[in-house]
Amino acid sequence: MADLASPLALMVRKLEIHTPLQPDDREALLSLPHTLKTYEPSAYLVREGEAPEQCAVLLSGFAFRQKLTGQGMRQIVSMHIPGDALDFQHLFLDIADHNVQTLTRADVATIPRTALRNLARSRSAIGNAIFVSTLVEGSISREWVLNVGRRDARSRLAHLLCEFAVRLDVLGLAGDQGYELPMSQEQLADALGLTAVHVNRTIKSLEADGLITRNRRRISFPRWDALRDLADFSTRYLHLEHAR
Amino acid sequence: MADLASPLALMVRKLEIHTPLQPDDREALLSLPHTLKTYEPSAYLVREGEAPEQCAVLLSGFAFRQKLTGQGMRQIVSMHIPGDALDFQHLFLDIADHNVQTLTRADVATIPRTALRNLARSRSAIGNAIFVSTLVEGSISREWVLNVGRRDARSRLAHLLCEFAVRLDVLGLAGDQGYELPMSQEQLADALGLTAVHVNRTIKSLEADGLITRNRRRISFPRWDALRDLADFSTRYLHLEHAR
DNA sequence: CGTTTAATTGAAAGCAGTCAAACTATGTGG
DNA sequence: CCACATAGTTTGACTGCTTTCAATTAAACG
Repeated sequence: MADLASPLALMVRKLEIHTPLQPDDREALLSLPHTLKTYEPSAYLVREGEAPEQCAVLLSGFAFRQKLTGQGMRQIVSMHIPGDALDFQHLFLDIADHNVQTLTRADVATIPRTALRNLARSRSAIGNAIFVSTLVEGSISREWVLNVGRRDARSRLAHLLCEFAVRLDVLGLAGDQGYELPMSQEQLADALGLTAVHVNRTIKSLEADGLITRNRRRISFPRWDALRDLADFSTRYLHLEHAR
Repeated sequence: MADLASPLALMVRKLEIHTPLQPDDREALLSLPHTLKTYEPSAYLVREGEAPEQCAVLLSGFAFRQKLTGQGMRQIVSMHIPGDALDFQHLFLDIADHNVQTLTRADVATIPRTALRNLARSRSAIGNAIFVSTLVEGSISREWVLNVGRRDARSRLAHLLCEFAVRLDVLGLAGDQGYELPMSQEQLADALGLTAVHVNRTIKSLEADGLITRNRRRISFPRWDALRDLADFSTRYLHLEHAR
């Protein structure tokens, strides 16, 4: 399809999962001015305290949002996959309240904040789509509070794996054979509020129970239903009711 | 001031903390159709899985958002104070992904979803204000993930107390002598990802260190700076840069 | 007052953290 | 192709924060 010609096509497709767009809206998004850049793993895209003038969109690779405590402990507060916009926040908030980093090498499109903001204002369907996308991120964040606050290590890890699997699958980025989990065990620990050592033990425990299989960082799910049950995972909070 | 004549005045004031509004926008908000109702403590305002047709605004009293695990453990994912709108989510998402409950007896104004949505669409300043308000809630949610994921019980509790104090103070609802904390220790536990027993011990530990003083549920802060330091608390994530 | 709910305390158990070391994979330069 | 460096994974032993279970005390309520 012609859409795939534009680097922003995946972002548009992702927005349309929650909010259908008319062809002219789609066109307007696809023809937003933008520059392309490839970042190395762990590169900072946004730093807490700064005032981003650009809106970064992830085209390939993975990224995450992260906050640090005063003593330097890190908490990853969300994960991002290709197609995710990483800066919708900063269309309307000036100062970044968290850091955004690449997880892997990543291709990123950078859109001037004002161009996107004007588009959101002039075309209400686009404004809606951006708003809804932000709301879904908020819902995911609430689920993370629940996950970190009330589930034990096994369920917590299983939940993260399920979320990742479903989010990738919705965009057709997960194979039938599971997916390549791009996170080190230390990064998993920071996302789960655990230590790397305990993540290691927890992974091996899931593996021992036959709930996951690993080969390098490729993970597959021989007993998806059992993993979903252990994770206490439901897709409701992802708001996929209009997907497909 | 005349504004205070409308029950929605506090909500408007709260929106204006982040987004200044013109008089006509303010008028439009204040004259939104709405009904008033008083709820008892623990009353459900929104239930997960339902499709709210109304937008609830808290006029007096307190409320919280909450999710349950499959095994019935509860996690409070956000706290709400007078002036907070509890349903901006549902202007654009159909299905509720969490529960909303009153904490105390509370006066609530209920605005038809469509009326508010139309206003948000027709007046871009109001749409902005609602968006920004949602973004700030997202920021608070990220801070909660950090709080629950990476701080120990003492800092975690201290952080919650600091957040509450500042949010109340911004609206002029906290006295110099601290404030009436409307939560039971069990509710605190559910907000912090701890057990009620441990919350009790942690409160007493802060008290023993002279960081807080209690009288019934009234809490005051004789050594605010020390508490803030222990809590690792900064107001940045509340995005109050335009307040006052 | 009697009843119920919330707060408090003690003792014991457990999940996860800490510390330290060994092992594996990957990559680089000679 | 091997020696070496680096980053990530794995394992063991021990510690400790938080939970669990149970019982007591205090406060709130009709």
